[in-house]
Amino acid sequence: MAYEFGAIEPKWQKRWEEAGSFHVESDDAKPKFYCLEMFPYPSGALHMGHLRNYSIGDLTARFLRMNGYNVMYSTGFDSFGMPAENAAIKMKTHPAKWTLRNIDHMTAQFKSMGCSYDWRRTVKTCLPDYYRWNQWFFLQMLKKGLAYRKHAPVNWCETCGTVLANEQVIGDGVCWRCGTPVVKKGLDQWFLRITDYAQELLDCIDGLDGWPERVLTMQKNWIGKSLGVRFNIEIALTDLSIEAFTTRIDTIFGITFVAIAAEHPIVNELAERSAPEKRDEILDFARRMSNRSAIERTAVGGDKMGLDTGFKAINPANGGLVPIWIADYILMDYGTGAIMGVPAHDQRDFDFVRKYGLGMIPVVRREGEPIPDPESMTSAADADGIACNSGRFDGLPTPEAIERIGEWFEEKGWGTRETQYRLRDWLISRQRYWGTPIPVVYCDHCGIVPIPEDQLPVELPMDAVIPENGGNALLNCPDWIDTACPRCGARARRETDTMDTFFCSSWYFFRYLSPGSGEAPFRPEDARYWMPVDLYIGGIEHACLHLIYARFFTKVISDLGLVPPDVREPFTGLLTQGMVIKDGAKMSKSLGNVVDLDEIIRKYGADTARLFILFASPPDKSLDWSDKGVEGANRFLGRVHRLVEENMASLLASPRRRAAMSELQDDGKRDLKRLIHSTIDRVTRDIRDERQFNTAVARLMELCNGLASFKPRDDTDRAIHREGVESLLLCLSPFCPHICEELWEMLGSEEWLAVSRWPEADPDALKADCVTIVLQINGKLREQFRMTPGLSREELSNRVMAMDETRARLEGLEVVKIISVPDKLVNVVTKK
RNA sequence: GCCGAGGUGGCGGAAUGGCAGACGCAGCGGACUCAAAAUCCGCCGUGGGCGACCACGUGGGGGUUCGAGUCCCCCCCUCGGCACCA
Repeated sequence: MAYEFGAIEPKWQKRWEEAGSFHVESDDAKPKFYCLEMFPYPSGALHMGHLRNYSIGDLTARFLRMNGYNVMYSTGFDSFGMPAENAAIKMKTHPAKWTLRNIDHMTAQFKSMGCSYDWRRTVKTCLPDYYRWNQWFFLQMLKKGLAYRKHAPVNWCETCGTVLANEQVIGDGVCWRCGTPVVKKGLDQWFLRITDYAQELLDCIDGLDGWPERVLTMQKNWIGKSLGVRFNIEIALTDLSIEAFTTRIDTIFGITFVAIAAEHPIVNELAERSAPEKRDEILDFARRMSNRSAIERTAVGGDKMGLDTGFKAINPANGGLVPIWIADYILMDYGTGAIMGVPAHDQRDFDFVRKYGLGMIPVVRREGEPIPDPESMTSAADADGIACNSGRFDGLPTPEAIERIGEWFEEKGWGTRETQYRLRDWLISRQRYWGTPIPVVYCDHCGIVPIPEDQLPVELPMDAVIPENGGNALLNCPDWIDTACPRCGARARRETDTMDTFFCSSWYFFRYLSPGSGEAPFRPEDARYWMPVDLYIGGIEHACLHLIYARFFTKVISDLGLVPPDVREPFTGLLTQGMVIKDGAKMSKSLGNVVDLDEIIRKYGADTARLFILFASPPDKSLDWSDKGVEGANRFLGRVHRLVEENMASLLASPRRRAAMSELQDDGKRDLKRLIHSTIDRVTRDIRDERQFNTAVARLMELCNGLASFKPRDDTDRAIHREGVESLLLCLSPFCPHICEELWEMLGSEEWLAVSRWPEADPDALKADCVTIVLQINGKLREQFRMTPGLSREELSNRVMAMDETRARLEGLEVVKIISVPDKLVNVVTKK
């Protein structure tokens, strides 16, 4: 009987499901482990990236279950978002219909992979039963002042017809989903005050030992903390002033101009105070600059554009007058939107000044060197040095000058030292239909009024028709928009913006813990038992998106008192899996190098697919898909199948009592027993400690090869052989659960592998009977000897030096030194 | 420019400072077969030698060490992230 994966796999999937083998409940008697995977967006079908993600997750869950852990393991669907709307237009259907059909298909795919989820805990974020809690969280944040609405220059994607969060503008200023260059628009939008948590998000990074270093650095860069001084600059001959921020207050005496962003509110004030012609010039320039796309604006080293406003600023440090310019390289949404221009010590200011012929004053010199001549400078001197041209601060090294001038500014009341972050508040409103409605109304009398909690959910109207031009379908639902104000009862208008889908994915892992909970998003006692997530598996592309949002949400949830105060971080461990590559490129429909999961499973089975993807590469590195490699994995499973089938009679006839190592005399028996236990030992460590699944598979292949070439001759042989086969099946089962269950059953075992105990390596069987000792002469390998292990340094070198081969090798050479490493080698150093 | 991860056979990849290339893929040779597929056995870094063996070999150049893919310094290349952030 050949290896019939097509029959075996559905058989076991059905059995596990019917028996509820993977249902899990809190149990204080067992250690818990929360294994979490990034849940998929229901785009239509699982792809190879999913196969990799979920193979790693299922392996981990099964392995830990077998090791006595109570394992939380579920999945769900992140099912709101743009693609559903686009598909709805294209296929002339409704986003809900399209989404739910995809979910059905993908659920079947999950099952065909053999994933050991507790399906009772699954979530679909597009259903009211889930998104009502998005609304509930939003209201809590609104109450705490963490959610707010403001007018701001925001990122707008024309193709998606909506605004985007800062984190969703990627690369050189394009939309994360469709790649369209993003433009800035001034709009009223909803934000979450994630910046309130900037410092804590940064501080907690040090405690995230289980995260890859690179994700932590990416997050640190993203949060981007800098210490500096915010200070006031008065505008001469007016009652106006501007605030500026700098990290280099030590260069304050080097200011030769002040620059402000085109969107800075002061621009209008200055324009109004100008002569009509100048006014038009200023307003026109400001408008032109702010209408440019993010790509144009942020091109590094791009030509800087500026306009002199004609006004003068007063340098607080020395009373000097400098011109005020509008400059395109000043960003309104960082710092204060205005800077002090110090061209001698800032490259951007340097470039600007060289273009527009403004002056330059060096105020820092290199130690031991004279003050540089501005004329001969070819670039800004931004390195630390010694203050000069700076009055009484002359002679101070840069760090000290920063400190002293900062103190001086605070004493004089000119400014305050403060911390700036690159991180911006999270813009969560989207001008889209397929998302969670933001639960507020606009009332002419009461203003913005939150929907009372007992009226949640605010359901998305299902009869909306998605406009062909891609606009927000909610705008075409007058019956839905038109409502009564919950406060005064007058006619009011519903908010038609919906929430960013990243809102949904920021807390779904809490919902798994309390499926169906109607009173709260989750039950605190469930979170107390299960949180935090012990291992989170997913792609690195979420390093500065979902993984920051989820950390923020967890801190908010903790501050709301829904989890114990010590749970400040959601994910203790993080495994960022590498991409799946084919023919040198990421799999994509446009390149036509996509491999279909259903087809792979039909042709080779899920066990083969899982085995290949776990074997081909370590989990965090990118993986080359190879059709030949898949066949190799399939071939290996065929060998395992034959190993059991062809030895069935002998395996069934073997005595149930296992022989201890000490009872075995014969070398063949001892070697096999040692192979079995060293395999168990290595595989256990590879999975548990190193997460090197590829080498674990290699070890299992070696064991299989060893078992296949072993021919049992007596009962002791048969017992060892059976022990080996059982160990192989136990250790292989988290990788390839179906075939292992099948063969395990054929061996007459009563308990399923899914609920069996992981084997333990017998320390007695790990000890070697003899070791290979290498003779090196001057570090080069010359001879090998078999010797008993555990010899002392002296004993080992004496024995090796006494060997005939050694003496022959050393003839005519003068021995200078002998290095002896027990159980390893002897290195003889000779004179040339 | 800054930060991070890498660079090992034809390929994917192994190697607590101690036998480089485990395991697999591809390839070559053989067995079985009328034949093919499947399967099984053997070979498989480069150069030299009939051979036991010898020399060279982990991006390049130095260094530490009895001994370096592994540690230190300099350089080159690839990939990823951030970047007019004051």
